[in-house]
Amino acid sequence: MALEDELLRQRHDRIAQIEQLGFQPYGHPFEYTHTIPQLIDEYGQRTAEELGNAVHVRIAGRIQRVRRMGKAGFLHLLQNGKSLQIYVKKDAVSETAYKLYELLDIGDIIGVTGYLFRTRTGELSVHVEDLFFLSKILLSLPEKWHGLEDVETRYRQRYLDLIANPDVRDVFVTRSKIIRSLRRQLDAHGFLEVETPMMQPLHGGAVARPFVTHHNTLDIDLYLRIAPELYLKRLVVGGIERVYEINRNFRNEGISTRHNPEFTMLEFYQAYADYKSMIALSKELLHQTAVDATGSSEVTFGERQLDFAQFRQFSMQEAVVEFWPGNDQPTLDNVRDPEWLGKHSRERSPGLALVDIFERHAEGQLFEPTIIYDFPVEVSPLSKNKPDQPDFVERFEIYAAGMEIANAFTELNDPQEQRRRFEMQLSRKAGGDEEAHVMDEDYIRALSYGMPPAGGEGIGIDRLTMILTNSPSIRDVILFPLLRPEGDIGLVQRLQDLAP
RNA sequence: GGGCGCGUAGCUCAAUUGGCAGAGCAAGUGACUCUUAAUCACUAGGUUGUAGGUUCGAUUCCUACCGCGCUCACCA
Repeated sequence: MALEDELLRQRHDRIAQIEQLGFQPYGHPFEYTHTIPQLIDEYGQRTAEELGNAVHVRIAGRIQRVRRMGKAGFLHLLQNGKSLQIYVKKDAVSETAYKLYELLDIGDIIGVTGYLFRTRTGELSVHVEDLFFLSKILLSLPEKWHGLEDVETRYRQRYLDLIANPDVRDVFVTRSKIIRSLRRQLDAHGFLEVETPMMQPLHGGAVARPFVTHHNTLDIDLYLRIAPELYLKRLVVGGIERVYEINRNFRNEGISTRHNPEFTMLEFYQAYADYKSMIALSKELLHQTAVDATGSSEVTFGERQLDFAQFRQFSMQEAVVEFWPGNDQPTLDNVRDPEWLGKHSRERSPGLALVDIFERHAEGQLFEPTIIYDFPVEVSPLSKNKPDQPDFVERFEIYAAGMEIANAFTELNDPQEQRRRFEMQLSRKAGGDEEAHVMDEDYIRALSYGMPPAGGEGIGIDRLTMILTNSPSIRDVILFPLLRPEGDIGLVQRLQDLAP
């Protein structure tokens, strides 16, 4: 018999033994006086004299480590990312409780009552007076001091990662703080949180390939949204002047350390504002979020530091000059010259060429938080033109740690111009650009009722979380990143073989 | 999709030019009533990702496939 089957059988057999002792193998509610983190907070600094064997507690957790010595033993219980030692002594518990103790496996979930004390080496511990069985482990946990290293298993079985690698929990705690901070700040600024469709008859608001699904009753294809933008702006038309949504977007593109097919985006819109208002608001939001999530505006990413209290700022043209990698550094006049642009990029138009050159040469170097503003109109079908430079729009992106983390603009609210932009996109689609924007006549209709001038912005929550948790891959900040299905696991058959 | 790399016991890792697949943890048995990587003794545990090929002999070399990672492309 394979070892794993042997282990499974041993543990499965213990279920009957646990039942014979009068316990349920998959128990019942268990009221505790403290969680383990609470208990450590409250009593972690108390001396043995202060505890005086008089503090009685009732706690629960998963058995993390076991050291048995004859008629006594020490176990560590893990709960909410913290562990606490308990001491079980034959003399100190009932015969039944001691028999239960002898049956325990690493990974079982138990409850205990007892009093707090300090061991000879000074570790805060619970001197157990009674034991309760709450849930049986059948499979083996990862090894105790290397933890779980195999990245595939870490992503597929995140629960094991969370049990074996305490730092992983902290990443997701920080992620939650980031989202909470952004919500709190936007709420304080009078923004209303809403939910708009994830399944859309037209995919708009961004340039990306969509996922397609089908609704049977209506017999129509629907797209998983690539962005909520056009719905949120319909709400601005409807008078919800400050509106935001934090939710998933879906893009049917490549997967990488910076891309997951579903990712979380904050989008917010503010009426009577423009991209300059959005720059000011972004700086404030990101600074405060970094402080709320990490305690400081300065964070370490990889080997380097970045500070969300300080943003550099360049137009896209300036950035190409500033971050040019070679010796033949261009001048600002070069970057404005269609001929020079054409020489340095194979893109069709000067605007597309500028973006291409920027992305190839400058983007990856933007490590400190940096605002890049004034984008070519060709890549910005929903942004308002610059009044003095109609080939450019009032748009900016924020880069940090070499990644784009935000995209914002003055919203285009002229329905005629929006119609022309969509038509421009349609001609690109006809030219073979699969990702070009589609015509959304219903959105044109909404704009035709009049949308107040507005600024809007999207912030990529996953990437922001990467930076604020010093995570090199987006998969480290998404609990269950998309992987290929792994196929037959074989456990169902093995459990069937064990069943009575 | 392209390129590079990885896949050995439940977990973490070894295995010399191609020559008997090993260790620690986890598990079982025994000893041990303040240990904390507990300790000590003994025991068990493997279709080396899958399928082929080369060879007297393959974890090792070759091919294809599966899965994962990095990277390029795409993209945020």
